[in-house]
Amino acid sequence: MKRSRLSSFIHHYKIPLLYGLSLAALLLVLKWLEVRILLIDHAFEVYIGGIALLFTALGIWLTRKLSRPRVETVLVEKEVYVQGGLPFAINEREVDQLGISKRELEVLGLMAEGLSNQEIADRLFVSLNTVKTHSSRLFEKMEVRRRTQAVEKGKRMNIIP
Amino acid sequence: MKRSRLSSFIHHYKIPLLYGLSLAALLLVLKWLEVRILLIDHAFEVYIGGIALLFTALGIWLTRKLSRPRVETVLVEKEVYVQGGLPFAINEREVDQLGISKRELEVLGLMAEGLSNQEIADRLFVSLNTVKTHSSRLFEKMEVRRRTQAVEKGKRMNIIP
DNA sequence: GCCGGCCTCATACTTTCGGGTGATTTTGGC
DNA sequence: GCCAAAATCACCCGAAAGTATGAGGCCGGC
Repeated sequence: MKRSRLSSFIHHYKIPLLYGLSLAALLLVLKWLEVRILLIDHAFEVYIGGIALLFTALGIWLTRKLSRPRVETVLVEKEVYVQGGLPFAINEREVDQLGISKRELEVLGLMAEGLSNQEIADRLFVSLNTVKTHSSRLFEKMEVRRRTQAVEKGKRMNIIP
Repeated sequence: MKRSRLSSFIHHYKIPLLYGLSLAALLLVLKWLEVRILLIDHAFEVYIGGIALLFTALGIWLTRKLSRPRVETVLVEKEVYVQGGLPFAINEREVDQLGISKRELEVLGLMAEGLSNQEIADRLFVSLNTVKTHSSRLFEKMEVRRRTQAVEKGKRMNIIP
């Protein structure tokens, strides 16, 4: 029981533990080396350089070890052939799953045509600020940071032609 | 002449150079601190610890900056409605009728993926200014004034997927 | 060799975007 | 009628995009 708790503890915290142990070990080695470092006084910089390299390596190793691989979802497009050019049906499910409003969708559509915010504002008879607000919310909901990304994503999700 | 060679050199080796400079700077600081370290004798371990942390951080930073993120690919099937099944062939006629160069086309492609100029620069290993120049020329040749328009027009002309 | 096109980069400047905050008005449903 | 969501607008600020101009390096054709 205790063993399993312990091992589980070790398993969960092995990286920090390892790191701590490395530090401790290093300090021991330091203590031992202290004498000859003081003797060979000039070797100090080299020694520090060593430490630096060592820990840079450790940092690199840690990062590679810890960073979880980014999960990338690849859409395998299973093609469904259509005869008549079905005029494009928006994927309504996606739209209201993301909570995208009618106006926002409209703005996205005009964005996809390459219009600037000002032009969109003129087209919709609203102010530039309004368009900005809509696009901001849109980006937030679509989890993108630029209009180009929004357009790209929108097309892939079939919410714009 | 000399300037540009030098700056290109710097640009290509900026990471190693930065690293080297950091090391050099650190050593200077060390030299300066040496006295008080010897005085406050016991602070030595703390000091080493600091170095260790510093360079661990540096290692982490380096890794994140340099290493391509590992990706774990998840395949998701998705139905896509298509009319013709041809896999896309770029319309070369249009491209060189407009006088669009290889590099410019490359930039356009990355734009279409929603990348920012900076991201494109990183991807192509060139400077931000270069990407701006390319995109400017591209817009001129395509007779558009914004990247969104370029992408839209590019897709309609079949010069990008 | 030299010219032109392409690629590269820089500097300086203007415009457009996008984030954040706050506020008022419409509107649709209960 | 009331409430919540949507739509409208404003202001500020920083970041990104785009314009203009100049310049050096590289390569292929003449």
